[in-house]
Amino acid sequence: MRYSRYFIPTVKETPSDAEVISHQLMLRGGMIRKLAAGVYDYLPLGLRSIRKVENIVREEMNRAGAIELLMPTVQPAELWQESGRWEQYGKELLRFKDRKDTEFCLGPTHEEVITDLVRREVKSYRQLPLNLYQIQGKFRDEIRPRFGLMRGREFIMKDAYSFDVDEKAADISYDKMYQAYRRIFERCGLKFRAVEADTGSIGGSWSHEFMVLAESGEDAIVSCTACDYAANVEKAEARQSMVAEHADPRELEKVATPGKKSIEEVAGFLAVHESSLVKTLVLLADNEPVVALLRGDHELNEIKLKNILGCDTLEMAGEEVVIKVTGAPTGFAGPVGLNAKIVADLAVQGMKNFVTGANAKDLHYKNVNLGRDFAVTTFADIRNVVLGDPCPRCQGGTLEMWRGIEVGHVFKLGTKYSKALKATYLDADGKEQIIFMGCYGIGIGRTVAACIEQNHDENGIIFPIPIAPFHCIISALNMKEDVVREASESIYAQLADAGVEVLLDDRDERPGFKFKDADLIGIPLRIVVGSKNLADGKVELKCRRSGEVELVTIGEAVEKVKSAVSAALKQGIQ
RNA sequence: CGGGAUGUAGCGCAGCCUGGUAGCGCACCUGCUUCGGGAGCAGGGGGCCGCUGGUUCGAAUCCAGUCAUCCCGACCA
Repeated sequence: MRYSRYFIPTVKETPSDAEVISHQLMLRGGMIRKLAAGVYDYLPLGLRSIRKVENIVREEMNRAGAIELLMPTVQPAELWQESGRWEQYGKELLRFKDRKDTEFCLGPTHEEVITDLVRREVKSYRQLPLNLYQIQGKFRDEIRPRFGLMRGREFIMKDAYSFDVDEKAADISYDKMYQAYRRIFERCGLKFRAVEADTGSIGGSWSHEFMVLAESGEDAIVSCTACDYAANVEKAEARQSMVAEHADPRELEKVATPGKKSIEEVAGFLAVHESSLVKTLVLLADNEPVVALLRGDHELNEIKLKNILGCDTLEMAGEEVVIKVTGAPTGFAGPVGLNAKIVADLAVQGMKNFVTGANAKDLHYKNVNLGRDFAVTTFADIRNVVLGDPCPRCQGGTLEMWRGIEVGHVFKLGTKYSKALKATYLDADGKEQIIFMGCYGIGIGRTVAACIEQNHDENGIIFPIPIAPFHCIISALNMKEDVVREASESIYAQLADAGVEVLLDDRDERPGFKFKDADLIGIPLRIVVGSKNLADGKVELKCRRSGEVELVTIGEAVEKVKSAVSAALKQGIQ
């Protein structure tokens, strides 16, 4: 490709509405342009990287036995009504009507459509297992799209759906996808972790997220220092504390705490550690008040609590509800004398003589004790794990924390959709059975963005070869000089013939300008052709990542580029 | 949806408080010079100052509404 005839509108200045580095660099590098909030044009350079990821995904999905198809973006409401998600999904589902007033939505995911297809076409156990996937545009009307391709409303996703005769077979399908995902992200050259995750609104019984490690990641994840346990903080299990305090219960005591509402204020005022307090949170679960108890220095994990309560909605109660439930303004709630469902975190179980609110303005209790002073409905793990917590799976390991960008998610769905949509098959005995499903997503655009988050410097993007838009750029310093032009064209032809994706910067621009653009768009290898070095029969070969420069002959440059590219592309394929 | 902010040339911004015929840098076009890390000089083109209404002799500027975008939060995969 000749740069002068191609379309790479780079910009020097950082657009003001881009916050994270990948968004800034993709805009500056002419990879994407915004059309509306969370909706982007993919320009040629951006599209090339997207296609690279798609192709890796495609190859690995095919290798794992999945079969590609393509489903529509527009989906009829009736399918969603049948699964129950028309009501459940909320505003994120973009709905509209056609001219006949029939309701439709733009597909945010395709469980309904694929299950509908399979229930109509699959009748026998002989047709299973089956795994179908597509790479396609999705639309989710996110409340707050941000960070460019990282959280757009329209985005490209690979979604696969597996269908099996029973749970055991479904587990095999799940494991195949899990392994395929590992290969995919390895081939993309990403540093990532597979973590246990909550299933959220997709539902199902088990899931793993694939997280690209990056400071700017929206998710907090933990991993064990000793074993291979890793989980999203939303899901990470806290192990019940071994240490129970053995202090004798002291007498309950009411103390004045004027204006001291937060845990920090109360602990400071009473000169005790925050861990000696129990925080009392009032929430509404499906609009019924529920009280959650946590050690003062711990945080509530709403997802865990929601799962334990089995409710559809869970939110922090407003001031009015707090007053109604506790009889006091916020900041003075406590479990003593409360008439409500109380869920206490496991860490509260071993505590003795702790401080809580007294359900009266400006008053707290000291020396509160479980059982004697109040009763708990349920003990459960409802807190967020913290750095240094013991690993829930092994002895001796502790938890470390990271930030990650979710680029893939695999779900074991079970029969949630197949039951709702009556997707069944006849087994060998002629008996009707429900199909077991799994679903598996990869955010294609997000993977490219995550890659940039992980691979950049002050000059721009540093693409790994497997997903770089071009492998090599030839910076021809002055195409008007015959020697430069001829050498550049020769290298260009040799590399292109060898299957290297090469961009020839033949523009009538100054050298500095070309170097800046080459760095910005992150082409991994650069050959600089200038008349000075050509006089010695040499060109300059530079590695974008290491900055390493070598002066070599044209023949050597071509060979080195060829072998570097083929080595990088082979990695992870064996 | 709650809080905060911003809409002025393709991009980045100033002007607004204190109303008086719209400016800077980059980019773009022409010419000359330059040519190994985003060149210099000279000349030039480009604006419904987000939109609608109001106040005023006069509005980019003041007021009201509206739309859009961004940030924080809640929400969500």
